[in-house]
Amino acid sequence: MPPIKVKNAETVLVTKRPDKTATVPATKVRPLTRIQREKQDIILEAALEVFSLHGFRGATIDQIADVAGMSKPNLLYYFPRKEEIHRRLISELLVTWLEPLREMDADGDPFPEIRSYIRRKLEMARDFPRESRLFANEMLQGAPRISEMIEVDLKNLVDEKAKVLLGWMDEGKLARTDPYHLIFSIWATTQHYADFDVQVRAVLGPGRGGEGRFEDAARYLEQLFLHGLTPRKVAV
Amino acid sequence: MPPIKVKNAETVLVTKRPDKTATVPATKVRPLTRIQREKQDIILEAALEVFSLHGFRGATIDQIADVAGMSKPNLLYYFPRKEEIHRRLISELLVTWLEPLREMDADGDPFPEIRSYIRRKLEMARDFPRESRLFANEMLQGAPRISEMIEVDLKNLVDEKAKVLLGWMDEGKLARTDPYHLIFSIWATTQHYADFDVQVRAVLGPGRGGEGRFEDAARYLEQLFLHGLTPRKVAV
DNA sequence: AAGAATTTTGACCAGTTGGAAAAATGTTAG
DNA sequence: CTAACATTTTTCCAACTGGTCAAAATTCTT
Repeated sequence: MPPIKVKNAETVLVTKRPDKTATVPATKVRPLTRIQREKQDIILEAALEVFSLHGFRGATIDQIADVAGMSKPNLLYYFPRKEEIHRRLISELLVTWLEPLREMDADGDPFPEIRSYIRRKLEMARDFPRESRLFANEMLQGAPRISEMIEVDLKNLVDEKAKVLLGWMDEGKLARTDPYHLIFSIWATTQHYADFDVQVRAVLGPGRGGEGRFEDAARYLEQLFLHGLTPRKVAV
Repeated sequence: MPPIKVKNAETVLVTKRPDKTATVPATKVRPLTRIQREKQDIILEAALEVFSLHGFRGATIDQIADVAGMSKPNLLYYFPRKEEIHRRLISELLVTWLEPLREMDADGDPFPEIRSYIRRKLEMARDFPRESRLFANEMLQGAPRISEMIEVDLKNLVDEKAKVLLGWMDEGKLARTDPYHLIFSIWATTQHYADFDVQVRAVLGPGRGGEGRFEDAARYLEQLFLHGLTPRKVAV
């Protein structure tokens, strides 16, 4: 048997060798070097920028390499396939993305909980719009690369939180309504400010389209989810 | 002066000659032939399918031609550039897309009007999901090809309808709140069912993810926009 | 300081992409 | 029926795409 040729690039990528049988024993996985950690971060950051703007198919490795400030082959040394970068990005994203929902506490009271959930989602739309768009892009395309994640992890989490909401409804602390669509409406209204940012800015115009729009949105959404649009005090 | 060579392909496309000065006098625009009308429709339908799934950059002329059941050069005979197809699609879309908002009547009462606006938007999400996704794709990418449309046509319409909402608020018929964000929230919640369809289905699961989801959504949204989530009757 | 390992580069490749040109085929008004 | 026009097919191309590979340059370890 010839000596096994081990190029480091192959040990770096834990997820390498998509179909061929692994020639490198699993134990051989070296810890990442400093440069590897740094460069991977730079690449992921650049990829986020490009993928979130053009979607998977529309993004090119050249563009990503360009934004990352390195040559294409150099980039491919760290992530041997385009899909690898995307996969990493999405799976890291999904964890942090669902964090706010995870924090919704069954032992708390519904309105503080829901209110702070909305706030946090809105903050994420403001601070991480590219992540939101990356996710939206994937959804628009039918989530071909993450169907399993949403069918299992996401579904389980939502099922769990729907039960929490139902519990509150049973206690009479929350209007009886569909908990799933309730969650959808929070997602939709908050992520809208990241995904449709251009539209929001354009419609609000230069005057009201500044950073204040997130505060306005927070105030409005609080009112909507708490009381709806029925007038409470009658005008004098 | 040599005789002006007029290939029909050039008269068909009214929007041809992007930069060069027009060599064909405007009067020379022939009416479309039967075949031209038919084939253009087929192409636009196919393009909608492909663009809405992959975005502008991710879609290829080959794919569109394939779905349309014709060869690429044949397709290019009708729309000499990829962008041309996209432009047509988007501008036709925007008109019908905003129709429901246009119908919101200042002389009506707010709740029937808003209620039926939500219903109509939800029906569009159900019946024309590809159109919704095409639009969403364009927004995600920063609306590079339609910035003018949203900054002028869309903005004007929303400004007008925001005034209508403000009028209702002044009359005490509607809770005083931000009319722009109110409109955004209707867009977001309804279009969500088209744009994030995969997610919605996955989360609802096979049982509740069927066509009934739109009725459930309508009921939920009605409740949300009318009364919010505050419980009205206290549980016995 | 030297040898080993890692990182970067440049040249290259096969497949795809948007599109052009011209020849071949269809359609239709007179 | 036929000339003029409309449509379709065939062939082709240059630029771009994801990705490979060996060699050169750099960094790390001792």
